[in-house]
Amino acid sequence: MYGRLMAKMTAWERQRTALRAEISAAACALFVQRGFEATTVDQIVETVGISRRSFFRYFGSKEDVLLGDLAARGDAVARALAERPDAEDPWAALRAAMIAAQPETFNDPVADLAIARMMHETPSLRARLFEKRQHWRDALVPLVAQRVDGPDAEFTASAIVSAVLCCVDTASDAWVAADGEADMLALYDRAVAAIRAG
Amino acid sequence: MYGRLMAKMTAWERQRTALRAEISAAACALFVQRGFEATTVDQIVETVGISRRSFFRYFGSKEDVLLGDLAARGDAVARALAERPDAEDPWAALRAAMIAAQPETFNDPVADLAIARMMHETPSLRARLFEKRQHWRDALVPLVAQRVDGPDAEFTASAIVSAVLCCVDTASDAWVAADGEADMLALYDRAVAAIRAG
DNA sequence: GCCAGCCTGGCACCCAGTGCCAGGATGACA
DNA sequence: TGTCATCCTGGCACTGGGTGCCAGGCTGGC
Repeated sequence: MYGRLMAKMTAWERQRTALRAEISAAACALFVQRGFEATTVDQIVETVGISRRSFFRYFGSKEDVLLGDLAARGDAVARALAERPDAEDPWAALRAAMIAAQPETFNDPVADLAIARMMHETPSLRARLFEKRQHWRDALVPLVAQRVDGPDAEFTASAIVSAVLCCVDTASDAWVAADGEADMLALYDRAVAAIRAG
Repeated sequence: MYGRLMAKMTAWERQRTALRAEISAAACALFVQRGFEATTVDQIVETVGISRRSFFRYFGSKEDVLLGDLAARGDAVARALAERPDAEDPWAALRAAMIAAQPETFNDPVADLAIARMMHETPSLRARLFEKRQHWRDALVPLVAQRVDGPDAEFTASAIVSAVLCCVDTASDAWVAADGEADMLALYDRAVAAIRAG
């Protein structure tokens, strides 16, 4: 079972994690430098010094180098949501859960913006992003449904979760359009206000 | 310019349209029969009797066989939206425009449901679907922005259009989940009500 | 009957992704 | 310390979508 129980990593796991990080760093550098589509897996593998085959053992796809954490982030949001007080309404709970599950690690902001821009401009990346979002939806809908009453709880929850994710996207779009010179949370709140107003 | 002005098609255009329809029909039949991913382009071209190369001249990708009309539909919605009275609020106008631009042609309902289900289950299809939706967004946002006042008109319009499209998706999801035994418009209205309530 | 235009098939590519296999490093255990 | 199972690795071959290019055929106009 690959020792998930032990706090300390085995030598293998440490090496695996390190290599994964190395691949990711090298790939991101190439992506930023030449663009995502113009960078081939062969080029990444060559700079890292591993085989093409091994690359796909660490990342299921080229897109996964950039979007790999997203599935885990979705689960984190779901966990944070479960811990919110029952009295809180869905929108507030979802907002709080997403904030709580935000990753603290901030890399180079310039590279971050470049990567975010890439995600918005590259079709295949956007596509995978939405795929992961679908996973978020599936994880969040049942939890939100518990906070909604009525016979249509599932449907209502589904609509709300989709709308929230959609607002995240709208905010993220605007953030990229503003070259990162904006408060993402404020943009999100404005998006929510825009669709729920009068 | 490929005679878009003349009402009557040239012989070439007629043949082209016919062949395109033939490819589409054959491909859909195979998709429904074996599934989208399990059907290869080679199998499609073999049944139609054309070359692989020609297939990609008629459809930019395998997904385009199913999603080809979507770009045009987006433009149709935009055109319908432009003709709506200025006084109408964005939500009502968008709703009316989408209804007006709905295609009248109904094929075999069984096949329709199968294809809709395929679109929801096949990642690559969903991905392309969202890509086309992005195109809808780009076409609709400026028109909606005219109906919104304030300095944030563009942003507000963007949020609204995204939310509307998101509700379409929620409705479509539910429609597929109900095996097509539901009124899509009613589902859409319920989705909108769900996110704008309270 | 000639010519320009569009379309066709076929070929050679590129690139992402997968299955398979042989071999090397590692840790547990006798 | 030797042995064995485990995990990882590289390499190879293959599939499948998609593209650039080119030679040739059909069409319509002159």
